[in-house]
Amino acid sequence: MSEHERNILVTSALPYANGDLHLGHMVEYLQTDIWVRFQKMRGHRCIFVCATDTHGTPIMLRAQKEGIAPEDLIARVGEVMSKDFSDFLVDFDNFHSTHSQENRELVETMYLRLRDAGHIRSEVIKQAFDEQENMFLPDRFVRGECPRCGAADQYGDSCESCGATYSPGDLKNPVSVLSGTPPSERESEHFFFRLGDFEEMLREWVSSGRLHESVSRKLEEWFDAGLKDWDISRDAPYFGFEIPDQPGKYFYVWLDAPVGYQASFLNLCKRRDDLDFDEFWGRDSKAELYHFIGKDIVYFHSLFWPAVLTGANYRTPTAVFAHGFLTVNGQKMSKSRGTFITARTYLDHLDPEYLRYYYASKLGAGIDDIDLNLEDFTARVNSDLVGKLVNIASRCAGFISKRFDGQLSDELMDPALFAEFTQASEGIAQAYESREFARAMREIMALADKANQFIDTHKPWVMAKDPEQLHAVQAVCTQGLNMFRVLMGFLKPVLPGIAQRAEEFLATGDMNWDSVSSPLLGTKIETFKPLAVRVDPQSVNAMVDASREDLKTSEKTKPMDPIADEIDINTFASVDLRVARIVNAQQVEGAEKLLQLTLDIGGETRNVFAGIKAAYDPETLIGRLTVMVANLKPRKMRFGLSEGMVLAAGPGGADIFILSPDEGAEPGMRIK
RNA sequence: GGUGAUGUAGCUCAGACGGUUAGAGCGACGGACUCAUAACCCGUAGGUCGGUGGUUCAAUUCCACCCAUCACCA
Repeated sequence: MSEHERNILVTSALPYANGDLHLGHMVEYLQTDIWVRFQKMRGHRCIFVCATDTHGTPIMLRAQKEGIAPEDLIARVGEVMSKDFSDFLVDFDNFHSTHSQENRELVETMYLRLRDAGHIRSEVIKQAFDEQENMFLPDRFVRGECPRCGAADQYGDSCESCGATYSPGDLKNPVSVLSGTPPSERESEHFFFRLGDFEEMLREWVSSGRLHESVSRKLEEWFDAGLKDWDISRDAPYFGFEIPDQPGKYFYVWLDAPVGYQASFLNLCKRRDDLDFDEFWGRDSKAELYHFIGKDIVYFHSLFWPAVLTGANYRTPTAVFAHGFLTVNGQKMSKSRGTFITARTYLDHLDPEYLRYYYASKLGAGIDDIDLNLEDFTARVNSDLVGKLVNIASRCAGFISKRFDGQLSDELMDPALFAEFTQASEGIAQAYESREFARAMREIMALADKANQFIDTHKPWVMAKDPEQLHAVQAVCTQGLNMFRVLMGFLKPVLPGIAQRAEEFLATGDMNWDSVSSPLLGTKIETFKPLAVRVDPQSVNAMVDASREDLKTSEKTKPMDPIADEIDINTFASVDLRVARIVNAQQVEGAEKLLQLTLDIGGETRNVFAGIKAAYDPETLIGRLTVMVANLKPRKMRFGLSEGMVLAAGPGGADIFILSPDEGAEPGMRIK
């Protein structure tokens, strides 16, 4: 394989400096890091840059709330993130910040080039304004009733209940999230990027294999709907960069964030003589440029970004790689279930390489979500990494150390089998290259099975009892260790730490992609020490518990719902609460949030629609006891008559908890 | 509401440009072994491939509709 050396610049999406990194974020950084390490192992020049995304209203407000300057907030968050990344063995060539001199200059340059080329226009628009806080409100900062379905407390841009999209002005009874007062509407001049100027260029760019097929299909929507101009300005007060010659107007965070990729790279260029900014970003750059992103920000990276780059006379990305989201135990991460796990909480309990391997074993090139099933995680890491892979070294090392003073044989016992391993190299490399990590892991583990079978067939522990066969024992174990070494080389992008310990154990030096194809013969190895220990399920449980505890402490700081007005005992007694057995629970066709429950309250059964679909699987409800309001006036709903109400607590969505009586309660018993 | 993606053994996932007995790992069960971090090896059981309808000699694979889950709607 004498592939020419490639020049590659890679980015991960910039994490927003307003909170902790969690295991969902890590999917992307680990995916990118594995890919970059693979490229470096292949001998290519591959530069991996990232930065904190630091601008916008949420960061400004959070800093205000903490009583510190936004600069101090983003500096602090940046340091925490940087530590999280390095502890997860994410090896950026540079981790910078969008609030940097480089970024300011690049954004200004970009804007001026776009403006001078006629791609910017201005328009006076109406926007929600908080009179008390004296600032314009982003859509998400206005809440009110959905104009279509009337659902209460919805965001200003879309309704979570019926899915309608609209603008904040359409909401009924809107209030500002900041002050709780109804917003007024004010006019303001905004600047727009004429995206439509780039339609032809974008159509060509999108359809030339730079995006996964499912992503380009999704983008067809935008072209079909017609490309709209993009609002790139925001009014003061805003934490960001002021637009040149437009006092009080700031660049929208989504304009300067991707420029942060360039800024981070430029910052690196200043410190490295071998890198030239224009070689990678110039219009005629021959270098490859890849952005790894989540599927939620495909639009920004595959329409705005290539258009803005083109308009400002830069090159466009070679490809944009979008990945799916993370679920934990099959569901959205949930703080109450303890599955909203921060990067730090994970690191406090478990080895980062286990997550790297687990993600790798599930990642493909597409935008499918991946699931972190914690039981599967434990089983898979223990079985694959410890039981299969490390076991090969572990079961061979003892013989070589004790019987042969660490000396390997001078030749391979089964060169054909070894060749089978090395010949898998290109297929596995191809899988890494195309980000089919799961396929690569499967192939590697299939080889690990072969290695174990080989040892099992030749039974060195039997031969070791016969002095005449000692030579064969050495040969079997030498073969085994060499197969292990090849596999460890293949896994080095995923498991850099374990690979390094294996290099030390085998005394083999720094392995690259090709070097492992030449077997290690006649040399001495070091004493074997466990390269990886098994995942203790207790640690996984402790991590989940700690994630729940994080919630407890954070909730203490939240104001409690105010206690309602005092009532007397008679008022309470007028509510007839009964123990009920859920005899049936099922989905309601066409309902977004409801489950249909059939409740047995002793003498009779009731039909109740409960808004708990996001929180409960109907199967698990059947048979259990709960508490219902039995004398609530029946309510006619779109799906039928609801004859009562099940008692539950919680903020809503997946965080709803229905009540259960203690053991011994019977359906129909009154609660008093 | 619109658009895209996903739905295959208990769990996590492969796969099939339509065609003989639909695969893997884990888990379960049985056996063998004892070199190895109770690891490893051999074997068995497990699926009407989300549902309904259509096209076809033939569909889990193509088409339509429906249901569920995820995402996006600038």
